[in-house]
Amino acid sequence: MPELPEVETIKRELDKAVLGKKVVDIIVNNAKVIKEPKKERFIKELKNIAIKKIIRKGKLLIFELSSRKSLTIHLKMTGQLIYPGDGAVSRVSFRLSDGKLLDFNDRRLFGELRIVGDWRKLKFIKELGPEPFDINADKFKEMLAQKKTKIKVLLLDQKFISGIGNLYANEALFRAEINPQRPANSLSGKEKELLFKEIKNTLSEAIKYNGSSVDQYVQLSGRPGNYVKYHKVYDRDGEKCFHCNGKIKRISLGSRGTYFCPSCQK
DNA sequence: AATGGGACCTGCGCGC
DNA sequence: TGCGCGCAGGTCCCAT
Repeated sequence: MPELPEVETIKRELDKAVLGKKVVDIIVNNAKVIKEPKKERFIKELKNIAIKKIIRKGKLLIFELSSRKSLTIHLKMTGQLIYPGDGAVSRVSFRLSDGKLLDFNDRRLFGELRIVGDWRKLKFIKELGPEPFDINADKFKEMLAQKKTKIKVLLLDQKFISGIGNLYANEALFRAEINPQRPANSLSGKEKELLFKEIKNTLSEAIKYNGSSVDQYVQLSGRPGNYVKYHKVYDRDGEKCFHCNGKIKRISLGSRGTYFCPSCQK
């Protein structure tokens, strides 16, 4: 479940660890994660190519290459990037010019690796909504105005706003004291402003603590992220609300686990 | 057009 | 102890 803070954490570590290095070999243990081009071509396109720049867009990582093409990596739910890696459970490993491995691990094989010409032309990128840090409160309010969708479902829609996933959507709504089932356009101006502020606060704090290690997420170094201890509602079904001592409830919204405090979040 | 649910996968934790 | 089942959730896809 890497979301914006987790992917950003990895991005920053990649900048220090692999930027400027060359890929000298590619070891493919499971070609399923290679979406384009086909395995042989994928390997050829990367061999002896340097990593010039690393970019994050929403939850997508982009390696701009010396060949003018780009390698894009989406971790989806259980993807990991590990450096230096040992190749033990990797789906694809990249041997770099420093002799070390950059491992792409992915237990559930939902992750996606691609080599593309101009990454800006990817459908996923073209349709991606703005990140919370790229807009202001007025813009956010305007975006919500016409939307009848449940606010939590809307926050998860990457075409609407990018970077937020299930965990931080739950946390931000709790902090803003907004019931996740509310139609987006039913929020008052004040509520929209508060929600926008809490989304940014939640994401910034999570970045500060290097992300949340629930399930499979670890940093590039393999160390866990430390934000889980600050979670207020996520995965706390039946436990006490830190605010009112009531019980945290779990419901399903958009067929996703949704945690909230029915008495605090109106 | 917007919404809801299933599919893609694996492995963990639970109940029997 | 061992087995089957539900569930985890990012994104796409299809049906309504």
